[in-house]
Amino acid sequence: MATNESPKPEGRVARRQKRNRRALLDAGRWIMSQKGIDAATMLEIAERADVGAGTVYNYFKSKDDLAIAVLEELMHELALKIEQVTNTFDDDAQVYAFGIRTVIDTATHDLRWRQLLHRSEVMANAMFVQMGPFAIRDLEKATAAGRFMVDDARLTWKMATHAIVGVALAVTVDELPDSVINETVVRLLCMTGIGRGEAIDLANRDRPALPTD
Amino acid sequence: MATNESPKPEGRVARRQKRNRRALLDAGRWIMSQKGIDAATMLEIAERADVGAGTVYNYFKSKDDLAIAVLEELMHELALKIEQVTNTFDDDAQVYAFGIRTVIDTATHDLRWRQLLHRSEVMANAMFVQMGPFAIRDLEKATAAGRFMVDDARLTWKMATHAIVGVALAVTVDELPDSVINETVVRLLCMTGIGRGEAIDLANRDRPALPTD
DNA sequence: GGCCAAAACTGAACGTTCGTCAAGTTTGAT
DNA sequence: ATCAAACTTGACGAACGTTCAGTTTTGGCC
Repeated sequence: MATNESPKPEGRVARRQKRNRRALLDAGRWIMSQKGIDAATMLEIAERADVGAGTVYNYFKSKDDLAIAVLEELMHELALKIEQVTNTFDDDAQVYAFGIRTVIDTATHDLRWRQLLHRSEVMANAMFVQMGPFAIRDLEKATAAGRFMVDDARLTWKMATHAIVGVALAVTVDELPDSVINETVVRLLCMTGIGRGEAIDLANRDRPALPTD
Repeated sequence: MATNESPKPEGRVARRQKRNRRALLDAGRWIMSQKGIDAATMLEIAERADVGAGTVYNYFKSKDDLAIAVLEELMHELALKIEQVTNTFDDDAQVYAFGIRTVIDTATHDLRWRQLLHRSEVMANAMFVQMGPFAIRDLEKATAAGRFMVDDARLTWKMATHAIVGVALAVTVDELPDSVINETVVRLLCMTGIGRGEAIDLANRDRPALPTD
């Protein structure tokens, strides 16, 4: 009685590949969060994932490629969590405000993010790509609703991601105090063409908590 | 008739050191501009500066230290050129606008800058440090004059530097079209709390040319 | 001018790391 | 049971940043 449950029960190879890829991403995230992207070595990551050194390159073209995948996954997870909270908001401007606030908070306070900020352009790009679909949609909706005045949402989001990473990095190395975070949110909101008064108001609204891990 | 012109005529060592440092900075700038900071090798730079490989480390602690020095010098030069033009302006807001416009233009159009953008955080930091004294002064003066509404000029400038580098990088890799530059200036001006209308007006004023090299 | 200690320079060598590859193993269809 | 294709492995090559023991240069002092 040959297999019949599902059309193609997915071979052992596919399962092992999934395991390996997962293990590599987890190992990469762990070690890169621990010592930074540059200081993490491929051998170390391979060992933690319990695969041979060469195997990594079956799954990722290069070390940078792995780093990008790790960061994009991190961003994607946070994006989903944010989406889960904000999809009940009725003010689109507030959705955007909550999003950027949460990202900055996470980047500065979550220990697992700190080391990753030192490769700013990779970090910002992962943020741009993974959160972009949400952020750009919010910027456009809020503009359509007359709350924001954004001509090019992609550009505005590009600028925001780099600014966020820059500030987060400065805060984690104690170049700027924690207290700048609120003002950062205000400034990013100002960037949307909303007035400063509105921006301050928006930045100071009560915020629901994120779902925990 | 011993030397008497100046108190200490400055020995040969000091002169050679100046030459070497200069040669290293020039070589570093040339090669890093050509192939990017990461792809430039210390040996290559040492050879172009006509010193032994080990000598570089008498002048710079590490490759990164050299890269930082190169970028900071580049920024400093541009800052002086900008200052030279804007010190005749009477609207402080316009001084700031001219400054950021010029930096973005240079970063995107000057071939010698393009490769350097890929180390965003180093670039942004050099910009922050070297142009900060001018930019922060302008932000504060314009705020005092009632043109801008900036609470923390250091923070605003920090955000601006990272945003500028991010956009410039995106433009050089053709992720964004050249045409976003004007809108970038507008958005950075919006960030100062000035209204969107004012920002657009400010961004579109006629600009004098920079002094050429 | 000759001498010498200190400072600077040199380039070969070191240690580390990324990425490759030939050889070995696993898989699943026949 | 057989076998080709696909995957894994870990030793290895190449490249690079940095170090250091040996050499040269410098400038104050007899």
